Amino acid sequence: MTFDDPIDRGEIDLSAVLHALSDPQRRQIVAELAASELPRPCGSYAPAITKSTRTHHFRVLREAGLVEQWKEGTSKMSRLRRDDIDARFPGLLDSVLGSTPVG
Amino acid sequence: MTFDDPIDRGEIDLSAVLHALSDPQRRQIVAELAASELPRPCGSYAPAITKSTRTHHFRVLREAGLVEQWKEGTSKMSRLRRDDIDARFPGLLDSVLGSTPVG
DNA sequence: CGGATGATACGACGATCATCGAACTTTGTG
DNA sequence: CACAAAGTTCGATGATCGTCGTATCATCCG
Repeated sequence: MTFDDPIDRGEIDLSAVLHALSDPQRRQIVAELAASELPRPCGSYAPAITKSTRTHHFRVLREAGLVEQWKEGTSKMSRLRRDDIDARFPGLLDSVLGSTPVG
Repeated sequence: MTFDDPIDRGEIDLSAVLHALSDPQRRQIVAELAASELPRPCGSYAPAITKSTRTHHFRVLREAGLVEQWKEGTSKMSRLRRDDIDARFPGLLDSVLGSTPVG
């Protein structure tokens, strides 16, 4: 179970996306993800929370289709699926990320 | 508690808005609200769910700042605060409502 | 006044959530 | 091999959620 393959673009569910983005920690992660062009390991995001909580948040983001992940050495890299989200829900990510900083 | 006055435009919280919109029933209500220009009583929305559940959903929408309500006789009218939401989170409502019908 | 109508308040229920710590796995490095 | 580093898994906990039924309140109309 809980495989790492990203879900199809067409199957990205709006409810899941909105729910994923409704959490400030996850929105923070998405914002950092969107800002940094180069992939970074999971551990470099949202340093205020525990490892297990971070794992949980990344799973929510991944299962919602917002993020794609792959392993690289001992680290796990993440990439914001901005193209897919933009294609499926045009303007959504821009408006969420463009709002007052983590407002 | 639980007063009916709408919250200030500047205090509309993105987390609350996204959470409110993450529920399909509430998104359905918002979509109907956005479609019908004339105010309609609460009871005319989302007929599939119970009265108490509908009251609950309208409270979530109101406390998130998405909806304004006022009494009119025995009915309670609702209005989508599109101007305020658009001002605070430009493009958000459009992108959510513009997605595949209640997708 | 007495119904009828539209909506809220009040539990209550099962489900999900965010968070944590401790144990474990995987990978790289000495 | 042994150790360290990065993530995951596995409960557990307290909070919140969506839904419901019933009781209650407010308002209108006869």
